[in-house]
Amino acid sequence: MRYDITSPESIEQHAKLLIGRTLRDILPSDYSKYGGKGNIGQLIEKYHFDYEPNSDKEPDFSEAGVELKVTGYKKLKSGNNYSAKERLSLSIIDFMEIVNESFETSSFLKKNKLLLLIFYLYEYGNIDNIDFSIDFAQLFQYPDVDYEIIKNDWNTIVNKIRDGKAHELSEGDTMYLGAATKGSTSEKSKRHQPFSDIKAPQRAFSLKNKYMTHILRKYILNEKATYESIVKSPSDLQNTTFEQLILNKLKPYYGKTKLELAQQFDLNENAKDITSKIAFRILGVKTDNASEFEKANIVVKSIRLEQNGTIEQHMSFPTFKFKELITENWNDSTLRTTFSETKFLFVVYQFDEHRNLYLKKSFFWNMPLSILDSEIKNVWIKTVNTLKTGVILRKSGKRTFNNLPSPSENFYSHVRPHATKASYEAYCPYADELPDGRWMTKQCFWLNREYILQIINDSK
DNA sequence: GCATGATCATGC
DNA sequence: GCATGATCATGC
Repeated sequence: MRYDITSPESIEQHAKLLIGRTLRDILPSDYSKYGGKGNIGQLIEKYHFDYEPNSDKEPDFSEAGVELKVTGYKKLKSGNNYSAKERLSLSIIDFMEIVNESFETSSFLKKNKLLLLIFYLYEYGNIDNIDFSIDFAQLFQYPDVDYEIIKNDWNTIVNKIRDGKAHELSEGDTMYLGAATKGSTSEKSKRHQPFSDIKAPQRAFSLKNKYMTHILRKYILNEKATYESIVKSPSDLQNTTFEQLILNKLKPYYGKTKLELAQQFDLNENAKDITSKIAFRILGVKTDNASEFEKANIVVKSIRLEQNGTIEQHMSFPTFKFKELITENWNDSTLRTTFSETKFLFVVYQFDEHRNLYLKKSFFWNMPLSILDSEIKNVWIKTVNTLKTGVILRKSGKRTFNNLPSPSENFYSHVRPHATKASYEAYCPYADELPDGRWMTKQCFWLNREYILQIINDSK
């Protein structure tokens, strides 16, 4: 052996010999029998470490307790920033066994406690994955506050399985450690779970995409943190979860008006994102987002209730490009990814009799997969089909009506214009080109106010 | 009066 | 200059 299999540092040093090379450089000419997606790690184990790949419950380098992970990062289209290419898949969740485990002695922790991360630069286009440049190799252990959050995540996932809800697991349930679908989602590859007769899709623990981007930027590229952290010490999470900690910090401010809160935190009441600014100041963070929210893909959304308890406005999401939307598949569509991987912190304000907005309540929410993969999917499919067959535009006075899914035909979601100005002019920045060459005001998916209201009323 | 198309205004 | 959270207002 050219390295000491009992020493993490020696294994790391040996991995660093890969930096600046490609996989092709180290492969013999008959490598092709190992070709295919996801096998870069196995190839590195076999040809660089002279180690026969295994799928044990033990870490890859069991004597050193090191799990080898090879993963991609990519350059973002805008600017000089890099992000993780995808989530990092760790071990498969054994629904039947895991309900008897506890985190500290879990098979997950045993295998994935100490990671050796090897990053290659993913490039778009028709490039063979053995030709990507291997740029970094580094040992990684979860920092102490992150460890507490990952422990919480593990417990959230396992408790859901204990409740007989393995089939309802969603990445949006947790912060850094997710239960990602793994392999085919077809009916026949579904698995049994211990406390329900419903079969559930196979899932694997994974470090979520945003958390991997954080690891890349902070520990690999050594970039300075953009946002302050809410949790300063792991002991803050000793007897509570992150979510509970956040809600407990917000609670004392319920009943205060937006104006009072803006003044208390010395903020301009008319600032565009005043409600989210107020929330972060309450949480003790002076930046416009919190490190934990960025890492966990938690988004603050404010809702205003009228005095009578109704909501006047629907909730908007980013605009989509017509010609891009029709090329997507539902399962990896932008819309599905948004709702399956984002957790929302809803901050609810309500008007009182003097038309003052006061803070009423706050809670975390992520969309249940059962709704995402039925109702929201239907709206998405109808949108795609309407775009493909040709949107029907009907001009009436100053307005142009269309036949995309409207709020009245689905309880949960609809499609509506969202731009600075309405425009049906070619190349106008407020318009987007339809598949048939016409142009139409930019549109986005909205969540219906009635659904939002139901979520609020169902929340604790 | 409501449904849904249109627009405002801040901030990057 | 545009995206986006917030809000307005026309047409049925």
